[in-house]
Amino acid sequence: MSSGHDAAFWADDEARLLDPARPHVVRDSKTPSGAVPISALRGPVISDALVRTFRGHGLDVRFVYTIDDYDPMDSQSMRLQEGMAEHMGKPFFAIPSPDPSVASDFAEYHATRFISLFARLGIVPEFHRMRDLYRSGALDHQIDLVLRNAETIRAIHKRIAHVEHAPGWLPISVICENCGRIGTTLATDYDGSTVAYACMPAYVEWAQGCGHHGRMSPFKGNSKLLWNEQWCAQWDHFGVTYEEGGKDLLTAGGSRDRSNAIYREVFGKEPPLGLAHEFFLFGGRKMASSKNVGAKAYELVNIYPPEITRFLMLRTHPKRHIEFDPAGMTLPRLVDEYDRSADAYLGDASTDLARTWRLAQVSPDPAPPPPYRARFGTVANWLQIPSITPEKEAEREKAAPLDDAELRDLHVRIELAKEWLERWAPEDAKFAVTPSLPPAAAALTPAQRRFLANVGAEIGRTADPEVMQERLYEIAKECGLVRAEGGVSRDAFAAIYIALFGKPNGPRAAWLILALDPDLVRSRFADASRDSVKV
RNA sequence: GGGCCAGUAGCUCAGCGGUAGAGCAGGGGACUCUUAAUCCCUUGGUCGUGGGUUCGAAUCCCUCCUGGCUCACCA
Repeated sequence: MSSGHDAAFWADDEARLLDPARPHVVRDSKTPSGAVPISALRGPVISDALVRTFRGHGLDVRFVYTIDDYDPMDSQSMRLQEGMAEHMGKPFFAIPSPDPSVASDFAEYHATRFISLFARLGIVPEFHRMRDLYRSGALDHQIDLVLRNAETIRAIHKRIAHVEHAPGWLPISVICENCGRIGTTLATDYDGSTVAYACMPAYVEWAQGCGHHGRMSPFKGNSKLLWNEQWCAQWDHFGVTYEEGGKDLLTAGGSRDRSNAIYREVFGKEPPLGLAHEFFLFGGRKMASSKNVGAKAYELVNIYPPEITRFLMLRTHPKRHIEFDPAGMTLPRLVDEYDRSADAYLGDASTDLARTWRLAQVSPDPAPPPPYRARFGTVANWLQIPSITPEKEAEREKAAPLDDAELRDLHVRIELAKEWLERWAPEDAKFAVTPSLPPAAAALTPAQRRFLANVGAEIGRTADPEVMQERLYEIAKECGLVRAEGGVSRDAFAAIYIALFGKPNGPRAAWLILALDPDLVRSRFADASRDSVKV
């Protein structure tokens, strides 16, 4: 169909692994422990792209997303935060909300935020909170199964991951009736309806248990399964058939291996398929030393338009790592490449790049891209010339009025370009009039100096940039700044930019000159036109 | 110690069995109202190393080197 090769698009490869004769469930999950950094979006975006692709292949697919709000608070960074130390080891649902007006507890506060973030990115799975699953008893059957097979599971942990738990260990954490912690309890001795437990002061490094012990039912929300076993319970409960994941989990002897073995041996089922994606490294290794970056990873998701974020995550094959540094020319290049993918879509929609554009859209069934799009770098230039109205410039460039979609697109780019200029643009992408005559002006030729003197004299005679631009050409010719073929040499315009910026290029000259303070331009050009310029 | 990924033009990467590609950067030119706009042309690589398979390998297999990440506590 497409050009030449039939090297398949990665998402199609995954789709072909699934049996078209049966329904499928794709699962992903997140712990609501804090703001979502951009690097954490690779998984959800890939999962969503896969779900869309599977559906495109005609598969019957449910997309389930669990919110792991029964997990214990174990983050070291949190521990240092004021008021947080006492909550270490408690489940996230039991920790106070940072803002009670937004959500009732810590987990719900962060869950609400990432749910709306996902929605903005076009990721709209079925969300399920672990608190609902546990408290309703929906997972009680699986808890019982796990507890009855605790010895088998213990052997699997030892065999696959070389982790040896003490005899009698049970793969659950109960919530301590005394202090409410879940990360500090050790459960033993399942009798079919209750377990013995102790809330231990030194069970984990990151939290201190209260020392209480007793017996209680592990059901109806009194306990949570440990990570690997909880994973199996969810696969079983939802009938999960596909789950991709980061390579931290899918590594040999890692978490997924353990869960797979438990699922086969204890649950008697075949675990889901799923590729392992490489990591998204934010800022590379030099991140720590570059403080001028000016944006945290979790800020980027609010700054970048959703389709750019999706494109960033999807344009690289999931098995390859992405080293992303938002500084410098990264963003203009990213947007340029995004535009190329849009053009690819307008051409042959079956190419990989075109498929990527489609999957990068917020809507699963998007309208085609507007044929006219202002280039990002050009928009950034427009923004730096006060006299220019980007909408008008865009119309001029398109040579026709912009339609609604084009106008929306332009406004997105304007906002993004503003952020870029402020935070990341390299110096030579910015135009700023130097406070005094730049040293580079010393190299101006006599003809260029005459040109500047004459242009300076022209300032104030017209306010019309079109007229001024005409005059610039005439003056350049009068000063002999012409090429052998007769056209005006670029040395003429270079003289203007050198006098103002110290570099040989810049935005359209007449518009620039008229946008600046006339006195400043006059005196600057007068300075530059003098022969004896000190170096 | 285990696992994964990468090493192809200055940069970012695509190609994954059939005489080396793209974008950007660089160079040249066109546009006799324009630049960092737009358009055209163009320089540039013995595809990390050493073996092997093959009529033929950047592409498959093995070795090694370099860089990056990750697991082995918890989730």
